[in-house]
Amino acid sequence: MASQSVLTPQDEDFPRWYQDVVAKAEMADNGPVRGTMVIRPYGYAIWERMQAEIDQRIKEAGAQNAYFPLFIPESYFHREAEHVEGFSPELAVVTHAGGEDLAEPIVVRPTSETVIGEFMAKWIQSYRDLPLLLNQWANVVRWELRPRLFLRSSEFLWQEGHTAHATYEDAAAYAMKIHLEVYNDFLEKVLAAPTYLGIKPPTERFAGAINTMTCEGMMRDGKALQMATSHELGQNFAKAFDIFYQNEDGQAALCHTTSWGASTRLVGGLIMLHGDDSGLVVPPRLAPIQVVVVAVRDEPEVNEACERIAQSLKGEGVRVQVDRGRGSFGRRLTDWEIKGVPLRVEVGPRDLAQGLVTLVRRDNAEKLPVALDAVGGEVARLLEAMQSAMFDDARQRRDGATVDVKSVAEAVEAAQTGFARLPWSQVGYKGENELNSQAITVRCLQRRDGSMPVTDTEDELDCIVAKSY
RNA sequence: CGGGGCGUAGCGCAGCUUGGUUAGCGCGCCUGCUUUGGGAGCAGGAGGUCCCGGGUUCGAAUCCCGGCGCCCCGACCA
Repeated sequence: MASQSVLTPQDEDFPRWYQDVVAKAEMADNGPVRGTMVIRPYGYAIWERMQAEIDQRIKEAGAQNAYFPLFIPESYFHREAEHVEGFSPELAVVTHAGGEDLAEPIVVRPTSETVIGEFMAKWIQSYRDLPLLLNQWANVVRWELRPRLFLRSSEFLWQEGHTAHATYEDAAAYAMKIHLEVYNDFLEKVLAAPTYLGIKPPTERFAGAINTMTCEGMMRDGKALQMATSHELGQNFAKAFDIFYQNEDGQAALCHTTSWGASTRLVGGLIMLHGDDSGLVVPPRLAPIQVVVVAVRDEPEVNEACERIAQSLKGEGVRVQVDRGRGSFGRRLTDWEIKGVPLRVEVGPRDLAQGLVTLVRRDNAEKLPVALDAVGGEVARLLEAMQSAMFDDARQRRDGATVDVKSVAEAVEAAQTGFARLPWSQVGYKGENELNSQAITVRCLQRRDGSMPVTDTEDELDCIVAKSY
């Protein structure tokens, strides 16, 4: 009965802890082909919740869902020089199909700018067709040398938005809108993830973009994770794919395009951002199971009470599940803790005799005896309290591990345990190389007040540097 | 692709140095009974190409040669 930890403690070996959580919370398994991932039902349920929240915001931002093919002619990639250069190393290419060698190899999409560009060119005739705002939910393939479940897999799931606009300003504004109203809003409100919003330095830009925006989150081990990005592609892809429109004056003009994405990497981010030594901790608004009603004993009155409580919570829109399975009570609690279910309602004969149940919060393990008729209200209150507490805690951890420094040397020191912030002018080409040689990268550029710059050439920019996933 | 580690039951490992009967242990799984307020107990049971291919030997998980795969740390990336 002596409680021995089920997971490797974070302090002992963080990567090991991560793998333990993924396995024991039944989130995913390695697929048979190196780098591939089997997403198990619980992991997929979390992804579906992310999808639902992000999809809703994308639609509110005016984009429509569509679907483009998995297979892309290889020649498409050669039309944009930087794009092909950036992606060639990780392309999976089909050279043989239908029992024959293919005349032209087919690339399994690593991202869809090229095919979508081709069709944008076809669909856009007039300024009246603009802006064209598309999104697709899809799988993509990027051959990975060093895969990790959710964080880096050779195949992963994501959404990729692709838009075309008449002007640079309109495209830039839309990319920014997505960044703030879709990604940052989702990250803050649902994932309880505080991030640093900024733009990437030129070296870290998306292949073919003129500007890349990022939401950089800090994991519990102090490393950075890019949780979503939004790109201004300028006219690079418009040129490569002839995405023209006719303006009011009847002149042909090149479009300005954007693309933006968030992937199943977010699930990895969720684990490493909020997880603790007892396992995953899922923010209530994200959780596929928000409340688990646990029968302390498998007895009729207890089970009936569980069902009544669950039905009533369900009626109030709470995502709830009853656990009246056999097996030891302690074991079941541990299992729910590893899965990170935000709130537990423990229903036992002793409490029940007094008209009580016990509510337990996953984030701080606080136990609260609550009268049966007050459960609904308390659950709602605690879920909200936990949601904001998780964001506040994460922000405190992030701020506490972000150090202002004045030189690259100091930044290297600070990046061993967290983020370092320093004037971008102190870094430069040479400084960036020095950082990179220490496995540290410039995660983003920000204005002094923390807001997002428009370009990397603005004066007085800070940069945030860190080790990253 | 560089540097380290490891391949033995579903998972985690011992055994290998010094070859020798039926290859073990923990967890998990199955059956039964007792249990159930923080990973339950007892009894019984199922489960193995010892990564693969060669070689040495009377005999190889163990020694030799060659492959393959996985994990961790770097370079690349969402």
